[in-house]
Amino acid sequence: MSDTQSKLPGLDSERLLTVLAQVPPGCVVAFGDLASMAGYPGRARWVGQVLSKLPSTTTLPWHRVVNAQGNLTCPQVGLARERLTKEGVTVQCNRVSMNRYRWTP
DNA sequence: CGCTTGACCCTGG
DNA sequence: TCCAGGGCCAAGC
Repeated sequence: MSDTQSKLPGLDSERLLTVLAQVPPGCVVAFGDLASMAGYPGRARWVGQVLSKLPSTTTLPWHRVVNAQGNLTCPQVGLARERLTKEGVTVQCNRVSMNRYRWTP
């Protein structure tokens, strides 16, 4: 009840998907930052595992999620690159230059 | 209960 | 700027 933040509710994947849906088009976000925005700092790897379990029919912008190096790390790099380019994100050889999403706490 | 895998992150050379 | 190594965390077998 009132222990909303006292203990971690066992990493809610829905929480992460909610934050991912909050990311506007034309921007990209890193795994670690996305995890922090969801309320789980340091769970970058967990983010990747959740996204890897998402169906191909998902409406979530998983292609806007990149690693801290600005590289596209996903089994559908080609698809992600095309989508990002269409959204206006500058992508060069599986690597984004700018438009990096800036989350202000 | 313990080991391995994975859409990662950070520092140093 | 690019490459390599070590570390962190959770889920699966």
